[in-house]
Amino acid sequence: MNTHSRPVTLRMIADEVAVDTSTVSRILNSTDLDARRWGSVELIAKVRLVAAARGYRRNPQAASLRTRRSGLVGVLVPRLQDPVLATIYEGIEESATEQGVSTFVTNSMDDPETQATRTELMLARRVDGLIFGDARTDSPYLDDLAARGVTFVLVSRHAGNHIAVTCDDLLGGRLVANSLLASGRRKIAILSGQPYASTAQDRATGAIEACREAGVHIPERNVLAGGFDVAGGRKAMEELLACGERPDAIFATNDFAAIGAMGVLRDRGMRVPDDVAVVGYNDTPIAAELGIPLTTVRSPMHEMGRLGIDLLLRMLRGEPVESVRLPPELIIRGTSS
Amino acid sequence: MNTHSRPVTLRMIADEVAVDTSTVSRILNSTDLDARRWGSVELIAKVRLVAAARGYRRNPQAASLRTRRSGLVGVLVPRLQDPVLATIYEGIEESATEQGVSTFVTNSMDDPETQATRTELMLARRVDGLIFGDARTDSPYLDDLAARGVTFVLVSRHAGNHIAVTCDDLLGGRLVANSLLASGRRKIAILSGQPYASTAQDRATGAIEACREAGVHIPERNVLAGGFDVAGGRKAMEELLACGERPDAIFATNDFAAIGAMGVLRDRGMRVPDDVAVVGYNDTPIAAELGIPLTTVRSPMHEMGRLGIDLLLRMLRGEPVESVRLPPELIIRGTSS
DNA sequence: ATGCACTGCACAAACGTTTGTCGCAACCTA
DNA sequence: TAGGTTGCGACAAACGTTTGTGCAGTGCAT
Repeated sequence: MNTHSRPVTLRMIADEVAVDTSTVSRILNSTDLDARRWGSVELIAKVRLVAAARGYRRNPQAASLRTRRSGLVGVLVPRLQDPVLATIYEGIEESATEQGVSTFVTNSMDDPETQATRTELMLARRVDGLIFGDARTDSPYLDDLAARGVTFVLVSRHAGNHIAVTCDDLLGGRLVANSLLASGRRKIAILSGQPYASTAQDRATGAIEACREAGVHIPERNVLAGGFDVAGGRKAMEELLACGERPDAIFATNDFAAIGAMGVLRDRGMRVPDDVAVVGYNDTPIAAELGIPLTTVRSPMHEMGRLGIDLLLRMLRGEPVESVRLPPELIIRGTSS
Repeated sequence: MNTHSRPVTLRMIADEVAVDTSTVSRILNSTDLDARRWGSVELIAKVRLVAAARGYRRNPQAASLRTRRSGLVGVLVPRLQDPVLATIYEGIEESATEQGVSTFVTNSMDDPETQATRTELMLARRVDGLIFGDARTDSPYLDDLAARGVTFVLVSRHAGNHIAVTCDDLLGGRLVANSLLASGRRKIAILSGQPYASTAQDRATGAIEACREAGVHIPERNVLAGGFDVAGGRKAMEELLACGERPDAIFATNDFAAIGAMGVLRDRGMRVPDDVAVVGYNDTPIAAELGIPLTTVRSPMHEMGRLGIDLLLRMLRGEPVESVRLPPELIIRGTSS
């Protein structure tokens, strides 16, 4: 009950049981059965008892100094404020704590320089490995990192042939296009997000391919780059309309971009879905609750996070791993009926 | 360029400069001027040079083993998926990295038991202090923690008289109520969120007080508890309508609850804002982009995060600190015109 | 000439773990 | 009975820092 008593150490409990700290360490670090190699049954019981009674918690920094493993992993995301990445991170953090490792997360703002400095900061913290949710297809940074022997996995986006956990965005795009085509839409425009993000590009590419296979051509000028947020969708949509285009369907590769686009459509008096259908991506919780519920593609964000950290930990254990691609699911709602 | 060379240590650079590690440590840990106490000008320059050339990064776990300070702070939030908390955390993390400390964040799901176990996990990681974004007014847990000598600050919500950084939610509630009253609304209902969250309660209380001062009574049955998300707002709204109430204004103490409520209103054919005005809270980025732009109260989330960690670090340095209450700002938009 | 304060560094002891190695019984096998 | 194995545990050396103390040499005043 002492307000500022120093933490209990191995030494204290070793003294109390009258054995060496090494013995206590071994006993506390192995399972009941395995511990029999290191002490008699009574000793094991007594050590465990005293440790629990004194409230022993091993000092992680002392341990990692010795073991050269920190039990820490760094996570980089473009922006945690983005609910998509926040959800992925929740999955990462959840599985990480279950497995006894801790995670640092930080924003890179999708800026290559920030990404590099933040990564170095993580490495300076002696993380065992990294998870990138902000991989760029246009940067060799990850290749350099791999060459340096740093262990990492990618989530959400893929790049190069680094280990990655992604949603099958190519398929997601195809699902959207096929659905729009089936409902008679022909003049499809795509708000495709950042050009360096594989998510955006794959979704757009999938849609374009599906259209082409159905004999529908999507002209270049109808594929707009923009951000993955409301403002980005708004901007891209304005740009599109400014060119004089009058599409009958909008595929935004992100729910928030879709919301931004719908804001512009409302301002211009264009009705959804009568004049123009709108489809998003990710099935964010609000998608279903909008004035007109949003048609979207559900991607397994939470699971991607869990799988990401699981893969990383397996790599750190030296096990062989392979990239994972999870299936998307089209959810048809009011904006494309 | 060695793929797996071991990190550079003090020892290595000490050997190269032919001085003791202690000297190197002192030089590297002080500013140029201050370092003069520990070595000649030439030595300081040489040490700095070699350290930079070899890419020396101090080992944080070795340092904290010695100093008994980890440079780590733990952050607990109800749910990171909630953009409000995500934004607050961004503020925390931003200022923390600027000041050279690292943060762990984890979800408590607003569950007292999870909150306690996660806190213990953080303490086992030897964090120097904690930030709680999930304080409950109905739990003595934080008092116990304070009694144990743990350093922490609260953000977003306050509880007891622990140091906290909050928005003036009482005032925020009053602003909303006065605005609704000014536009002629009289039958005001409040979706007040979790009863144990000071944010929800203060916002509701502020509104109720302002109404009473204006001679308008809000009956108990028009104040509904619910979650801070879309589903919670939807549920509370359905509950309200099920009681036969027909309010002409809804004050949801959270933007997402407001969106959920508007979903229900739409289903019932009630028009916003003609039949019923809707006001949210927090001014989330989507608020401005909804089918009908949402009237809301802007709360300084990012700044609350920054101030929270700043206060904590000051406390850890032994400086005296006081709670901070930041002003809200009413943003009137389409849902209450 | 003696004392004293600086300057500029070295020495060494921690901090709390983990882990390779060794010792010493008792027990089995031949 | 000799030699080998097994069970139970101690010893000690790290891991990379930080920090209290010591100690020469120099300059200055006494």
